[in-house]
Amino acid sequence: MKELDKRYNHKESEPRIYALWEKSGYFNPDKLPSRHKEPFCILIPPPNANDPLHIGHALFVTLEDIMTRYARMRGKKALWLPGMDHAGFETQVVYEKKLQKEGRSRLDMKREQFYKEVWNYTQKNRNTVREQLKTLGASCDWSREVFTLDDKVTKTVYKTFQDMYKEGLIYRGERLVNYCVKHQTAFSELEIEHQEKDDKLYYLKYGPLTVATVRPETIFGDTAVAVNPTDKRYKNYIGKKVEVDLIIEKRYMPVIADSIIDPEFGTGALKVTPAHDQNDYEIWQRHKDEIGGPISVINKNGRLNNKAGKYAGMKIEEAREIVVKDLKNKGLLEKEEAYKHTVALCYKCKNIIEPMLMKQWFVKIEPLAKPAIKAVRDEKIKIIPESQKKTYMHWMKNIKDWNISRQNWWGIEIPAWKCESCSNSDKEVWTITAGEEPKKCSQCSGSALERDPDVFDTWFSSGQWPFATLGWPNGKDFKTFYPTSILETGYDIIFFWVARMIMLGLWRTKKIPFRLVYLHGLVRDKDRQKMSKSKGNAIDPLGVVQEYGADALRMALIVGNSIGKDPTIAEDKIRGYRNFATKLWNVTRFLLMNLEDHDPKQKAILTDQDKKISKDFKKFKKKITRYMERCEYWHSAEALYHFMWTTFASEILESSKEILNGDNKKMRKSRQKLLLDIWIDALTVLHPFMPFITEELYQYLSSDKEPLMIRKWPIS
RNA sequence: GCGCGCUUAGCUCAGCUGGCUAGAGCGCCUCGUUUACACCGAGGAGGUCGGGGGUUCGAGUCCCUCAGCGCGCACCA
Repeated sequence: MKELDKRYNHKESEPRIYALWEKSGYFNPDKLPSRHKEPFCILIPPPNANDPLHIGHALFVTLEDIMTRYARMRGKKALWLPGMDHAGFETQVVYEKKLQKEGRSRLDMKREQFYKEVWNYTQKNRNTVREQLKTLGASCDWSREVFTLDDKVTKTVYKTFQDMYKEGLIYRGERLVNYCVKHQTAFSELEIEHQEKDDKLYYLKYGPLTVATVRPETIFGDTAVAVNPTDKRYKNYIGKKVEVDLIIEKRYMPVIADSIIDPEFGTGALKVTPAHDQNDYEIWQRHKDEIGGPISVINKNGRLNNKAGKYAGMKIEEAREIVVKDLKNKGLLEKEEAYKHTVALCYKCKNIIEPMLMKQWFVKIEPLAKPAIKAVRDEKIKIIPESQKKTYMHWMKNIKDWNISRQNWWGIEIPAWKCESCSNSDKEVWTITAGEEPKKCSQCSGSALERDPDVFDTWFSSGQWPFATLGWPNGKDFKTFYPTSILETGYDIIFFWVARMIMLGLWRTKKIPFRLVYLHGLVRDKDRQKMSKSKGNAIDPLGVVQEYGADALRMALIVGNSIGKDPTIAEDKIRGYRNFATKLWNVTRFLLMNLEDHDPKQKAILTDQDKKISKDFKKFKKKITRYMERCEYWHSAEALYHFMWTTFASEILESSKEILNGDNKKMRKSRQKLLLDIWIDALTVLHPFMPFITEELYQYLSSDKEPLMIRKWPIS
């Protein structure tokens, strides 16, 4: 046996070991030995193909690799299917920033050109990300890698859209949607944030009444005044019309009664602007007979439109200031007071979200949510940590129809064509296909068709990830691996992704998409701060791997990271596990130095002490296995660390030195065997956590031709 | 406003259905150039388990309550 250096050289070893695994072919479940029968499958939460991986990715990679390697060693037909996400809006934003730096703009480009450039950009990033995943030790089956714009995905997405439309689960509707003026697209309610803001509440003279508003610039879109039906002050006005001076014109406003009005707030009278306020929109819905339709006064650039008379063309904040000034001059401003309220912001640019009246595609969500609630309630799908199950339930029970239209260029285009000849302003006639361009309108057989320029919300396609990747409905993998075993991801995307996969999976396949949802926390720095590039506290996982090795990083991410809590990581923690790797290396080195007359066929003659060591180790292996079965990886990792360093190296090995140096050959040989057996098994159970060094050491210690990665888990 | 979670050694955290004389890693202190390892070894200091009350033979662990911190959801003009 070869003499080892004093230190483990991870830089040299890790790439070599990864190559050895790839050569073995065992990342591919079809190439595993035939004893691997029971299917096991994890689908990667596809990283965005617009940026290199960050430390948060390293956490999911480690967890999922542990799960996969463990399953594989337990004799399962294990598949960890890799893929990457085109990440529609996210990528468009990243690329537009890049363009901006180059002094270019999307708006100066043809859509096709922009799409092509982003395509090339994502393909380049895919290569980077793939190499990074390999560096971290991910045992993915690269022969099955999927991109969310691959044919098999887009075709599935089109088909789902078409079938849902046929079933009436998708409809086209004009709704008040969350619109970001900067990004010029609508969002679902998940992509907006709420934040407290100091504003002013303006009391406007509104004919004979006074209304309170934070948005005086929308008065041109007012269609009514609403009061509470029980409010005595306004009793005589209800049902009548009042003449209101709107600066640019005088208009008669109906006074309506609606119980949503809080008499305590402001003056107890509300100006109703259905086109620019969610609440007002709903009031209009309830009082359509009494008041006219919504009047939009803001355009898609966030400026007032020609309904606002002389204010047309002004930006919202600017218009507000001037309108207030003019109202004041006309004596229409009664008073203003400081007011703190919550506003909706774009999650990306933090600009205020404008509620806008737009025609969009919506998913009728309730029929999908019901079975999704049931599946989790009945534990067909188990969610850990348990607390997240409550979050899921709460959201699902209050879920709203899902706007899946995005006014972006980068993404999967919606396969919907509008007939120019039979559509009019009241009625749109659409032809929906499974992707192919229709020759004629489904209604009038005319050929004047125009495709909806919008693309899908990315989550509408990633929500179909489990069955799309596996080749629904007839693919071999779909039949073998669906429903998948574990869905592992961060708790921050439980609604965006997990909930949608459950709903769409159940609807499309009539089966749950996965059995267990494991939700990890968000990586923080040692002061519990979120990591971000701008704060300068971000740890680059690949830099860390260079310095300390992937194994050290993996351990540092797992130990002390109980499920669902936000883990912290700092460099000295990673250094600690690099030291652990050195320890493992030197223990092995010591064993090899004391093995010169070791005889593998030696029958062990166990002393009482040997028996105790052996028995304790059996118990230890059982404990680790129990932790693995419960997905308590932080417990396993910590216990392994303690056993291998303290118990084995400091205690067992130290107390064996006398025997190993002694004259009793039989005892010496027997102890050699005992130590070697235990150590190999310990390396085996450590393998899912620190795959590189364990594999490397196994190659020195064992005569086995097969790599450690498929060695049987050492428990009976 | 509604909901969820957290508070255990200087720091980061374990501690399942109550039995702990309360643990780990890092950090700190003392000693040690012993051929596996100084990315090491030997030893050590350090906690009234956020406050108060209750249940129990027994509570870090269960219940109530107060305080502080964090997060999620939310149409108050």
